[in-house]
Formats: sequence, C-alpha cells, structure tokens
Amino acid sequence: MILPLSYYQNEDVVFLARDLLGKSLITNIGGTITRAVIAETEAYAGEIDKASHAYGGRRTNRTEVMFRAGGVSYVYLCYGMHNLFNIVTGPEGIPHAILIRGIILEDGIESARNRTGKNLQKGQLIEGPGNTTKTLGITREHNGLLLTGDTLWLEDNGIVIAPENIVVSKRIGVDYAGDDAHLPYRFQIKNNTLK
DNA sequence: GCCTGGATCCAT
DNA sequence: TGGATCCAGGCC
Repeated sequence: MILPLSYYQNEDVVFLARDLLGKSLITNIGGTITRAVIAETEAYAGEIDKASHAYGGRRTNRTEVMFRAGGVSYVYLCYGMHNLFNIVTGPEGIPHAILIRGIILEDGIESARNRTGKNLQKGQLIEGPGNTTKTLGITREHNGLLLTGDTLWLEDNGIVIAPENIVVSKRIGVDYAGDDAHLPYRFQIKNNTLK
C-alpha cells in the first residue's frame, strides 16, 4: 500500500522517524524501478532543533520545501558531492524532516550496481545517506517531489520492526548543534533482524 | 561579494 | 586523518 499524504502530516517527527523503519522506498528513474527497505533514519525537529536547517524558522530558497505540508522530498547537496534525501513531515508551516541514512536493497539490483559501481546484492544493507541516494538514483532534481507521485514513493508492505530490534542513538555529524546534538533521534534496524 | 564549513565517503 | 568538491548562509 502506498503511504498516503495523511501519514506524513503527523506532527510527531520522532515517532515518524521510528515508524519509517521497515517501510519500502521506491524510485522510478527513467523507467527503471529500484526498491529498498528503510533501515536507518534521523529526525530533525524543525524550528526548535539546532541541528535542523530550519532552526529558528530559517526560511531560505533551500529550506522552503521543509515548510510545505508533509509528504514531499527534501534533497540537498552536502559536502559538495553527496545528495542527501529527506522526507518532509508535519502540517504546512512546520518544517519537520527525516533524513534517510540507510536502506536494505530489495529490487533493481542491476541499476543500483550501475549507479554505484559496486557489486551489490539483494538484501544488502546500504549504510550512509550519500550511499543511499546514489544507490537509488536520487539527486537534487528530485527535490520537492510529492511522495505519492510516480517517481519517488513509499509503501507499507506490512513489515513491522519489534521495539527490541530498533537501535536508538544520537545523530551523526551534528556536533555544531550544542545540546541538541545529544538528542536520541537516530533509529536503526538492528543487524540481521529483517527477514 | 567573499569566506567558511558542512545532516559524507573512502582511501591512506 | 585528510582530501574531494561546491554551494548555502552569514557577514561585510
């Protein structure tokens, strides 16, 4: 089942970051379908989160998409070379976002191999947000897309991750965020607990 | 306009 | 541990 827009408009971005584990993420790039299961996420709590691009209500060309109603993509360039894919959540005007940091590759293996130059296997864990977008073919051209469209979308295929199989920790690479750097907003599926 | 540094990755 | 690589955002 394709996740409906109402799913993304939940105001609890931390709940959603956890709930997205096990959901399927699918891209259709030039007619080529690649399918993966979300294995790692981080929540960014908008205006009140020093790690968020929208901290303090910062509204710029880049962050504008974060203020849209939940259910669109936010893709930006990091370190001059990596496209990072986020899911915008919450009601319009609330700039919540969830960074997708890892996936389990399920289908479209051949195209994923071509894009990464790696000998990827079905069921393989792809670690890191830059590697995730590279595997799926997501670039900044896919910024601001509705996640119910035909290019980039999510599905609930009934995979449920038990609480004891979810690892919670602080976020990566946000030391600049002061106290907020320690928030337990990173969620991962524990190794080998996905059939 | 210029300058700084970043929600990374990989080889060394 | 550092180099690649480039643009957003802050400050002048």
